[in-house]
Amino acid sequence: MRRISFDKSACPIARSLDAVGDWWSLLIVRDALAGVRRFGDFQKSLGLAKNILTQRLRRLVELGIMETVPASDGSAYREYALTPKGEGLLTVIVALRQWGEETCFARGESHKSLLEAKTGRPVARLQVTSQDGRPLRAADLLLGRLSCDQQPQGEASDF
Amino acid sequence: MRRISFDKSACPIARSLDAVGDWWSLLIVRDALAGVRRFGDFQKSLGLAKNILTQRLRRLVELGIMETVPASDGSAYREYALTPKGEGLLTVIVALRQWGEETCFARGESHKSLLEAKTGRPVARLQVTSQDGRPLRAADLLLGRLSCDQQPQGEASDF
DNA sequence: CTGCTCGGTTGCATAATGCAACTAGATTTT
DNA sequence: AAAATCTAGTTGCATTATGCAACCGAGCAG
Repeated sequence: MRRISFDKSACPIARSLDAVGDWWSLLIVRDALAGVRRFGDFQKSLGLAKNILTQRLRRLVELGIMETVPASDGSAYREYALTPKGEGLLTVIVALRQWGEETCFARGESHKSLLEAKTGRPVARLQVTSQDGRPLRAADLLLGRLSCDQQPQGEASDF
Repeated sequence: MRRISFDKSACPIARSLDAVGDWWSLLIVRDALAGVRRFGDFQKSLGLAKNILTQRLRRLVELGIMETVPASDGSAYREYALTPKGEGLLTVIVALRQWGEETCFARGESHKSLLEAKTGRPVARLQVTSQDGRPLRAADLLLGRLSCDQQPQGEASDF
């Protein structure tokens, strides 16, 4: 239980985690990216309690990550759809998936991969790079304000 | 509180979240990537209770994300360092940071950015692409097994 | 209009979290 | 070398989030 909230933290990572860093939110977003839209489908897919799902969906809507849309099959029920803000989490989801594929499966244990639908070829590995494409490691980074032409400032990286 | 664990789920995202999807683990990894190594420094930086920090560090060590190393300044204390597996989370951290920078700050509210230390230039935006570099959106993806030359199979994307 | 599904809400038990006080061993101070 | 202090925890207790099951009203299907 977090009593403290990071939504006012100066760190964008902390703010992100404050929004979607709980047990279920990112899995809901994952399902939503995969096309799930109905309350009952989220519940069946995730196996979480309905009251928790209600809370999470409400919060995701409050934060502008999802929105309720009137219908889609003509019925009077509502559906939950990702906003552009929510779709922006695709990168996070893919990063988590690639890390999980590489480190959370035993040898011989198989899993599905993300493929481009059109070609059937796997998606490229995400990588942190400089703007001209050189791969970067944590030690190559530092935090700073991008103000007009000055030296890289900022003490030891702080992310 | 999660009773159920995802560490046996078929979904790599769920497995990743099972490992580092709680409130504090990714923030610990963030600090570790930024060079924090001592128990007390994590505690001061994050402001979390010491018993929780103990649990989290122990878990990260169990999972092979961090390891305890004997010293570094010659003292008899232990330090916590990321393993290669833990360093692999850099992509996830950067993805979260970029999303947070773009969506979790009000207009006019400033924040630091990730810069390449050597040049002071900002890091490239992470993006999901095909292997030849075309940017992909969620709708362009599907899940499947990369078995010998067959059609893109797999029903509606499932991530 | 009757029954069933969908999308919740409510109440209660339980597990995770946070806080404060305490402690053993290492380090520093005197 | 003692005393004081710092480090890295541990323990107990209060609080809060979570999970479960039962319930319920609005849609919808027959």
